[in-house]
Amino acid sequence: MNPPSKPERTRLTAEDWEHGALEMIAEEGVGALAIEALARRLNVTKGSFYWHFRNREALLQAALQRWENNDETEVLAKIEPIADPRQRLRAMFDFVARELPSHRIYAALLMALDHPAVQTLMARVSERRMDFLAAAYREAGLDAAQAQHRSRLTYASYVGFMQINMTLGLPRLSHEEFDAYVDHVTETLVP
Amino acid sequence: MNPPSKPERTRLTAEDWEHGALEMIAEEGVGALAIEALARRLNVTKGSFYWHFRNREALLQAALQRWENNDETEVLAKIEPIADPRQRLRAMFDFVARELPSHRIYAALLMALDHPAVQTLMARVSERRMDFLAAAYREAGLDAAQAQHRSRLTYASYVGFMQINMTLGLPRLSHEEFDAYVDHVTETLVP
DNA sequence: ACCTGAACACCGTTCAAGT
DNA sequence: ACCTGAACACCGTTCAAGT
Repeated sequence: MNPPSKPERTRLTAEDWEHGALEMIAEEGVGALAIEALARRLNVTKGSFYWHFRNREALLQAALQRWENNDETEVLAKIEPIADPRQRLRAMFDFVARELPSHRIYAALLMALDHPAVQTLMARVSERRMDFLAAAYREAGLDAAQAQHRSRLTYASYVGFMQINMTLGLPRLSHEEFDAYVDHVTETLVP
Repeated sequence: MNPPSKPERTRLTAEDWEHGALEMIAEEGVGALAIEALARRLNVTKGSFYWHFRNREALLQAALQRWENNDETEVLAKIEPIADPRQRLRAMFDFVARELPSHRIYAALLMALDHPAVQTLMARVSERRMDFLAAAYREAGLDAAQAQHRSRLTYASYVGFMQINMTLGLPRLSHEEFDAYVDHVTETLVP
């Protein structure tokens, strides 16, 4: 939908602002999303922002909604059809290591859970991911209660690993260490 | 003569500001720590803040340092001497369920990892907790590499569980569900 | 339909002046 | 040694006026 226009065009749509917001979030986190800085980036004055959105919160929500609809469902579409839970768990962890924009946003959102709008979104995302993990564990032979617990543990270990791995100052895993760790997780968690 | 109806004393120390900061963080999160609001709470003007601290960042760091020195080491002192790793893991998870101020701060910090000062602190905290988990797993018979992986997985599941459990909109576990979950985690992770 | 530019409120920060 | 009160900068928000 991007018209082949000059980079310094000054006529924008709400979608342009949302894309810009997601870029800022991916690069510098949710806290760095500022209307004035974003307006500078888009070569307009901050006043024009308010023709498109009621306020900063509305932009954040619209941007997060766009991310959930596009990137997030795209990721799920890739992982969900994997029938074997061992392969599925590995696919989830593998995604963490990749530097795709979608994961940078996911990581940024995990670090900004003190924003109510982020919490609401992440509640949906977490529930969805745990649900299909639980389904996989049932296919793999666990009963309903065990599958529920195991999916919670799996998703928690996934979220927690991202937190640990993305915390500055903590040594990041090498490629070999990461593979060995994922092997260990798979052997420990997958029946 | 003393004016009798003045509500609180108006002579403060740096420590008073740090305690007030930790209260605000526990109640409303790191993002809600504002000098003006805190000054109102302490019945002084915001100008006086700058006699005690260079800026907001310095207050945040001093408050976090105080938390690490007091509450955090206190928690560790309770958990660290538990020899049996099964009991130790359970103790860690049990702490999550309690509503002590220290845990509210720990949870608030987990939700504000986009602040560099918080990241630096949490890197230390994570490393310390993983180190003594790894020691416990070695005592329990795992080799060094396995103990390292297992401690990472254990701490990740602990951090991730807090995240999931504290996300608004997600159904919180009942007391029975929590116990059953901790049983499941213990059986799955502890050799 | 979208943008500018001036205005205002809020909060972090500075500083001279108070006790 | 600690605080006040006025000032300024920055950013979110509003709005009348521009194209």
